[in-house]
Amino acid sequence: MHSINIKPQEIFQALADPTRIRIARLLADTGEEACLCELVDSLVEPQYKLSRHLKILRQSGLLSAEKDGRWVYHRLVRGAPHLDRLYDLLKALPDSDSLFANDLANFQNRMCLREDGRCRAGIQTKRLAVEWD
Amino acid sequence: MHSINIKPQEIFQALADPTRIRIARLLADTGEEACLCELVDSLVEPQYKLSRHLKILRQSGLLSAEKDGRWVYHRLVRGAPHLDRLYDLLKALPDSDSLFANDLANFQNRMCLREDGRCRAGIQTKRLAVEWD
DNA sequence: TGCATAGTTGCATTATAACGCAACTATGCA
DNA sequence: TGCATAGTTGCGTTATAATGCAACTATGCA
Repeated sequence: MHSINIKPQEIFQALADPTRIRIARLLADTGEEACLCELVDSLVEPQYKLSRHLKILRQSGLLSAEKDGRWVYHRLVRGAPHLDRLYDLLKALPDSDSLFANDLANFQNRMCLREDGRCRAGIQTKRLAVEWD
Repeated sequence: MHSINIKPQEIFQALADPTRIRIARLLADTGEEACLCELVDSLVEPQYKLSRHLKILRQSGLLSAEKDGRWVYHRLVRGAPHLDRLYDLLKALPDSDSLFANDLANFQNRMCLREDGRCRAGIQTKRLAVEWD
């Protein structure tokens, strides 16, 4: 287990990046789990970029991942008192310029494409870009 | 006011450093305010280093400062919902290697040197170093 | 079995942040 | 008025982290 000897700064370092906050905030606010392609469509960021940020969040102990076929579902690790307080903080963060509200709207639209609670859609953003060629 | 248009990552960036967590944690746990020399004796870190970290915490909106003669007292900014939840998180952080417990013991010893609730002692760590010459 | 697609990662580049030293300002007191 | 001390800061160095590109693996399906 790597939950012994937690360095407190690792928790804050994990969220010291705007993209990683956007990811964690979506999951904390909705209580959902999400795969990479759903996050790509919600945040409109490159796949490789989000993949790397997800890895950092996993290594910091904030996210757990479960593979299901081609898809990898990410969810917040729950149960530890300090982590639950962290998610409370994420839900209480101000959103003065409504950037998070935009992410949240995209995410909820994207989740409508699920079938039986599973992602089947793939990256929509990429397909639009192809259509524009 | 710089409280409008808060960037959430600034809060986490402010605490993405072990020294700054130690400072904020002391103030959150004790509810106290502290001047620089009291923190130097509690954390046993160079004065210039803590001064710079205090400046970063002030600029991020976590600390407010009040000057009183030669001393500058630092305290946590209270009232905002997300900040109060942040301090709850700080108080809930694990301390598996008891590093924070040590800081806290030093701090409480140092606070015993106050007269009428004011710092009058100066940096004790420095004076010990001089005696060792 | 070949292809499309979800996801990962090595590498080079660039941006950011922490650090120590030393010089600096500001204040109270003898 | 001079000195001791609380606190700040410019500068150069070093360490860390984010990014884009492109090549890579893994899986389901026709």
